[in-house]
Amino acid sequence: MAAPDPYERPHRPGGADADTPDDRRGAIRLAALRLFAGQGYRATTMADIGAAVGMRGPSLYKHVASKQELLAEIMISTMERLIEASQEATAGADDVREQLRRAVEAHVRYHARYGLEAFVGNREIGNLEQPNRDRVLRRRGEYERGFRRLIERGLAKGVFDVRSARLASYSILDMGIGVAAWFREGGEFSADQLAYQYGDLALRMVTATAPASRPSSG
Amino acid sequence: MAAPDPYERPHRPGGADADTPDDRRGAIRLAALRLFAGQGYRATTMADIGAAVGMRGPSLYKHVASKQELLAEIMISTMERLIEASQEATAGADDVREQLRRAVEAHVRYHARYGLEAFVGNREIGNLEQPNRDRVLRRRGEYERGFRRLIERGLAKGVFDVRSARLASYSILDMGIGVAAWFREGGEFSADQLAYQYGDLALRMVTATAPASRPSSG
DNA sequence: GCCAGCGGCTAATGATGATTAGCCATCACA
DNA sequence: TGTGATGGCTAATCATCATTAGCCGCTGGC
Repeated sequence: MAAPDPYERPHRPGGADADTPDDRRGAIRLAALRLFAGQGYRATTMADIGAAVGMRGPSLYKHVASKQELLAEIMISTMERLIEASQEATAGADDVREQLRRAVEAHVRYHARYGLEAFVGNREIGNLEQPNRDRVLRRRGEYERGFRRLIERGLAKGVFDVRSARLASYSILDMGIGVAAWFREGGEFSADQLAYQYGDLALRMVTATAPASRPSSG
Repeated sequence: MAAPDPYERPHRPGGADADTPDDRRGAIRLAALRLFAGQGYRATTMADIGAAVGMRGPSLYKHVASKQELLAEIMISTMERLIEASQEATAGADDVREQLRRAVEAHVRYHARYGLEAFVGNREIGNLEQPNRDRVLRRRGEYERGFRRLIERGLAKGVFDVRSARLASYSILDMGIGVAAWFREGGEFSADQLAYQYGDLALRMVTATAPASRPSSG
């Protein structure tokens, strides 16, 4: 309904001049993503995906190796991008509070903007075959650990105050992940507004004393 | 590995004397639950479920009408129980903070104790056929609304302070739901401890001034 | 005007899997 | 001892799909 989605940085080793070949593949990926998100990987047939891009199921094999490959590409690139966004976000900050705020904002913004990917990524891990499943799970573990360590650093400095950094990190991650399930562009909040507010909520959560929340009511 | 699970209150209209009939059905439901949670509804075959209770796939039809019925029973009873637990929890409190604390604790305790059900309930909605799907979604909507109203009440009384009751309620619900994905009995925290700590986190989230968190460090 | 190969199509192929049919042992009980 | 229900089993049935085979038109370079 509303998602131009600039997936995929083009990867043309030879340097093709037209954009048709990658376009087709990108369209298929996008259709697969939407269908996987809407009906689930197993419930989506190659014929469904084909119909979404104007061809028959078997024709898809001229562009992709298998249905599984489509899922793998979606899940792996999603995870990579999430981690990348998080690292970029926290890079320029040395204050722990600021780091957490930025990490949360990136996390939420990601789950708002790439809701479909995130949704599929969270639901279909079990349908990803090895070794990709483990690869994704490992990356995800790293990502979680990053949040936890950030909170632990804050605890060590006395800036944060929670009983368990693990629970706090899980909570923050899960509330962000939840965003993917309901956020739609054009709703009450933009992705950025959402990110900011979730940043507030997260900071409150890990802070014993009142955080500096702007008093403005809008 | 470790879940006796007293599902189902027995419903014997006639008043059978043995427990075998209900037992069998309960065992099947439990096996289905575990398999649905582990591999997903669509990836689970009737043969799988049968094997888990020591019979062949087709024999299951002597006890249940269909695979879909199993899913429906799981999802509907889960939702009912969750709502029930929530209502019982908040019943005896008139302080808004206390109500929220109890609601969150019930929510988290539920997702810790009935993690499999909750997990399946959240992931397999799309595989539930109508009209059950809408029924479950409606119930879930009511449940969410209950939390939101609770927060709005707190806002109105000036006890809580958040920009958006909706976002706060989503956050709280989602962090609790996330518990279902990782909590295991026998880990670092018991379900009750977890519930208590999440209650703290949630209260901090909706409160501008520092909540009364016990100073003890352990 | 030819030809390779790209990208579509239809028709297999081969699994897999829910559900049904029909058979049979057991058992409570008259 | 007979009998009907109960609950299991194997062997269909009938769909649904992913994937493969093999066909063919178009197009771009020659």
